[in-house]
Amino acid sequence: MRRRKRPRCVMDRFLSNAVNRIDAKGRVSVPAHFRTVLQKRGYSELYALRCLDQAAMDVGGLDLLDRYEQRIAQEDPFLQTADDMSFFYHGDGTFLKLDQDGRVTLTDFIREHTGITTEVAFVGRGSFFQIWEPARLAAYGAAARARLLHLRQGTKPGERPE
Amino acid sequence: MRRRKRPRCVMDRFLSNAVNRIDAKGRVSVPAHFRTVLQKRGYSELYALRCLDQAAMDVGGLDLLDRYEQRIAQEDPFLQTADDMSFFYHGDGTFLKLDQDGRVTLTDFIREHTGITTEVAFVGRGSFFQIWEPARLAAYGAAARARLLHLRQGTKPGERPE
DNA sequence: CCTGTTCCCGTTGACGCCCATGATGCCCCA
DNA sequence: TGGGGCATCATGGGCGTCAACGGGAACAGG
Repeated sequence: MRRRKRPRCVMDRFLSNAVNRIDAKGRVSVPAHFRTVLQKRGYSELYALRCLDQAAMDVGGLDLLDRYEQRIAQEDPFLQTADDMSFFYHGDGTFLKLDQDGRVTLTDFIREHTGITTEVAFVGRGSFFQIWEPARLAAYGAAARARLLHLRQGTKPGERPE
Repeated sequence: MRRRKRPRCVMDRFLSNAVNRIDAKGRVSVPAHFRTVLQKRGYSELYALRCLDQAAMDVGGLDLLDRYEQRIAQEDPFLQTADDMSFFYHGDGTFLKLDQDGRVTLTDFIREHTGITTEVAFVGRGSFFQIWEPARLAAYGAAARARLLHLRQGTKPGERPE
């Protein structure tokens, strides 16, 4: 039985990863698969939020921000925490505009936080995706795998640590 | 029925940040993105309030005052605190006039409070924006992120605002 | 007269739009 | 089954537009 050309089943989530090069103008192509997801979700504008604890940026549509704003609304608007959150989510992000060829230009702001210089690693994270400096991503991935492995080896029956 | 995508436009909130230079006449360009938001919100005049606890100015339309008056209303009007707040917010504001190139001239009052000399950092805060001296902004941002990170690590698992 | 403000101009550098190219993978058909 | 043709995609670059910026000139007020 021949499988005809059909839409893939997981087109509505950001999955997998890719590394693309930055050209002389500072542009980099967003992976085609991610672009189709963006289109499917109706994202016309990309918003990039700086990760709190990693040298990466979270990238998604503006509804990424809506979720955070709902979170901020839970706080007392006159306390420090609400102010910090607003400061971080509203002020510490940056717009990424897709040009017609599906490329974005990276700002110095992003380069500083991520350490990106010549290449960009795109990592799908489900409802959003991340951009990394490839070497840092590799290091982070290795550390994450090590933690998981350690966790699994430590959870043998009767030998659970901690 | 679930409405998946809100037609919320990018242009109705102050987001992201930018740094612009002050020219010899003391003028500085308000970022183009912020100007479109101002126009969309129908702000004909800008009002700048000095932040109570930061070396920054809150800038927005006159409804910015509403925000602070709500704050004052929470205090007991009999006490000194309410009087202080009223004095501070009502008396320590400045009007900023946009010239036809979208620039404002910074007053000495603003320079004094913010420490701004040659460059101005604009920071979106949703319904208004702030102006900072860039180095001070960086320092404050680092502190704010540290507080948030600490807060996040302190929250129970599954409570991460994601 | 001097200082500060407002309008208007030109410059420049960054960014968006467009087209070209090469690489890769898929499909169809011989 | 293999090869030609087509589609897709990452990448490079030319070029026009616009925002940021600098400065001249026309005011106004003190």
